[in-house]
Formats: sequence, structure tokens, C-alpha cells
Amino acid sequence: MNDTVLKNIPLFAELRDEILDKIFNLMQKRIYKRNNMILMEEDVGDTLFILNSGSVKITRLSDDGREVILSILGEGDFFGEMSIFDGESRSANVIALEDSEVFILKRGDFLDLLEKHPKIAITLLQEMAVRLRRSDQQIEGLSLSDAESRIAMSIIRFAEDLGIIKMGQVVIESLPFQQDIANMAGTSRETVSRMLKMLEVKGWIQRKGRRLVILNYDEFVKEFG
Amino acid sequence: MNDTVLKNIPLFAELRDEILDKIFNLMQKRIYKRNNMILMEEDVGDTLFILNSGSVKITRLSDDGREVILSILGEGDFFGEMSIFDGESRSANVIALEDSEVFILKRGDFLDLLEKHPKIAITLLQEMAVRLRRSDQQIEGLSLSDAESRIAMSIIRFAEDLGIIKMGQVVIESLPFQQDIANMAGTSRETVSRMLKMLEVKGWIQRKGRRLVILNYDEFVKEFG
DNA sequence: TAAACGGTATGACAGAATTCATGAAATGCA
DNA sequence: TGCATTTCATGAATTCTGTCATACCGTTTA
Repeated sequence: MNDTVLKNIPLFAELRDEILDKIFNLMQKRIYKRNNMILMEEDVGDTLFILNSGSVKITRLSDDGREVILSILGEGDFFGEMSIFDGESRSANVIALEDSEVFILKRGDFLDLLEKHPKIAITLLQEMAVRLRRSDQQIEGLSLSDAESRIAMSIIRFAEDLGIIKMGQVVIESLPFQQDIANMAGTSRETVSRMLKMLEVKGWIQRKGRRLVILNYDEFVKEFG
Repeated sequence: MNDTVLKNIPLFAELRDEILDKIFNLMQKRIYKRNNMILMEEDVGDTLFILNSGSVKITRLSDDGREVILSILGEGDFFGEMSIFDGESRSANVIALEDSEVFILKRGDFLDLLEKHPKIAITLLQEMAVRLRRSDQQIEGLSLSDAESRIAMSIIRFAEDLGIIKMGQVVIESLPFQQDIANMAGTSRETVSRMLKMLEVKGWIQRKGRRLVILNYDEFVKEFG
């Protein structure tokens, strides 16, 4: 069952069972409750975190205390890798959006693994490439789009991470708070409120409580993604 | 002298001379004139580009033709690696900012190198980490700041890439055009013009022609970086 | 020398988005 | 169950900045 757990993690998915066992023995498990901070901004970065269940937001704080959400990660994703590679201790905050279970792996152990199993390095490079591309998209969106589009784009990212597809519709059972959406879209809480209503009036989405449905996901992506 | 050339490229700097020779033989050299496009948005991404001299901008175009500058790369930097790893052919445009000399390396050859020389993979991961961090900073800047700060941040990035330090001051001999700054800061040409004047009036910078001096770089970074 | 061109400067104005203010609704907790 | 806190909604006032229009300046071209 160790294997079962690790096989859900793309980073290790391609490895043989014995190796998975070894890796499993190197890792520790930790539980974080919703809203708890996992990694402090000034921490020395010498640990890789692998998210086994739950979701987290990666954020940065500005001088005046405003929060920018750089990305939202879900099951199977990892974080902390940047500090490991570039040696910069200054990093981002990571906060659990829901109760989450993470595996941690010491920097040294992880680097050993990389040397011994080049496949991990390649997978890692792939994932980093994906993240860079997402960041580029976010930059593009922030540069070009108006508030409505940026908020719609954030919803698309939530849908990718947290959504359930049902006959062309995507259901997000538990949409993040409007403040989080605002921090991700680079706008204000109030604007998110207004624009969500806009999107509803225009027939793109339906809402009830924290549940949000994108009525025609393909069209929605075509329009805003 | 083959070695000399490749040793200036961080990606290969740590390798032994015989290996450098082999790599050198795998590469082709190309020259691009200023303002020429190196990589088209719809190209199949199967080539790694290594910038031996000159500088380039990595951009994306929106539907209505506006340009977003994702980053500016200088000597020793590489690009095209994202398509190689994530298989996505859709990529960004790369345009030479000055006459530039690039080495190109076929995807297959490059992946071979990675397997045989794990050090390259590690260096690559480091560089990707640095780029992710820069992207994060850009996202943070675009999310939080007003136009003045965003433009100041762009200047800081130019200073890092193109600047010369002189007793606490940083001199940028050839500032990019205001349109490029605007595309990088996610604002308009006119606003760049206005804000540069602001920064000058406030005593942060001095300008003469395309030459720009940041009078107190540390303070400047503290204020805007 | 004039004209054309690329880049920059700047005022005026409108539209978008933030901020402020206030209250409603939902949620958590004693 | 009732109270407190959090979250969301919405109008009004204000700030910011993009766009448009026009002018300027230095180089290149004719």
C-alpha cells in the first residue's frame, strides 16, 4: 500500500516497486489543518513537500500586507523544490486551503534520488516546464485582460485543480473565498463579487452558496482562457 | 577555442573538455539580426537554443495583437526548453533585441546529453527554478503595484541583465524602447513616458537619450523591488 | 534643405477599477 | 438558540490609467 500511495504521485509514478519502498521509508507524513501555514517566507529551504491529499495555495505578501496567490496545488503536486535548487532561502508562503496531508523529504535525500534515478529529474523538468508555462499564462492574463477576464481565468484554474466534469459542465463544489480569487486575479474582493454576478447574468456560470457551475466549459475556456 | 565558447554557457560550464568538444560538434551556429523572429508561436518545439551573444525578448501576442514580454534573456541563456519537456508545441515568440548569435541543439541530442550527464540536468533544474522565481516576482508585481512601481520593477530587471554598476549607481547604456518597457510592465507607452519623468523628477533616475542611470540602486530596489 | 520616419512627450477626457461605507446573509461557536 | 464573526453585496465617490490627439526631436532619406 506504500506503493499505492506513491504511485498517485506523478513525480514517482514511473519507478519500480522496490525503489518506491525505499523512497517511502525516507519520507515523513504530516497533517496540516485548513488555513495553517506550511512554509514560512523566511525559512531555509531544504525540504521537498509532496501533497498527498488536500490543496494548498502558494502566496507572497507585499510590504503593505496584501497577498498574491501564485498558484494553487492539489493532490500529487509538490512544492519547496525551488529553494532546493537555487539555494535562495527566501521563498513563498504555503497555506493549506483544506485539511491536507503532505509527505516531506529532506533535501539531501532528494538530491540523492535525483542522481540515482534520472527519470525523476526528467519528470521534474517536465513539471517545472508546465509550471513555467502556467506562470507565463498568468503573466499574460494579468498584463492584458480586464478584471472580468482575469477572474474568469482564475476560475478556469480552480476548475482544473478542483473541478468535476459532468456532461460539458464543470462543477466546483467549494469555490475559494472571494478574497482568494481576488488575490489570484490581482483585483479586489468587491470587484470579484461584482464580476461573478456579471458572469452569472451573462449566463456563463450558476452559483449556490460556495458551489459554482460553469455551464459550458469549452465555450468558457474559449472565451476567457 | 570551442571550449572557451561553451565555458561561457552556464549550462555546460562544469563539464570536462572532451565532452564540451562533443557537444560543440552537435551544435549549429546561427545569426539573427535585430528585430528578427527566432521562434514562431506555432512552431514544433524540438530545438534548444543557446544564446552566445546578443539579447532576445520572449513574448506572447494576444488576439488583438498586443505584445506581452515574458522575459528578456542575455548571453549564456537558453530557451526552447519548455517545448522540449512538456511536448506542447504552442510556445512563445522570441525576437532578437540586438544582433544575436545562437547555437542550436536538436531535441534528441539534448535529451541524450541529459541522460549521460546528470550535471546538466541539475544545472537546468537550477536555472528553471530561477526562472520560476522571476516569473513569480513578475506576477507579484503585476498583481500589486501601480504603473510607476511596475515600470520601476522592469527597470530593475533590465539593470540585472544589461546594467553596469558604478559606485552604487547602475548605468543602463541602452534602455529598451518605451514600447518594450510598456509591454513588460503591462501598461501603455504613454504611461511609461509619464512615469519615467516622474521617477526622474523624484530623483530616482537620470536620463540622457537612451542612457539611464539609477542614482541609488540599493534604495531603488528597496523601494520598488 | 525639406520631408519622412521612429521614438518620445503631454494634455484632455472617458472608462474602469479601487476604495469607502454600509448592510445583508451565512457561518461558526458558546 | 442566540450572538459574534466572517463573508458577500452594492451604491457612491475617487483615483488611476488607457486612449486619442497633437506636437516635438533627432536621424535618415530624397
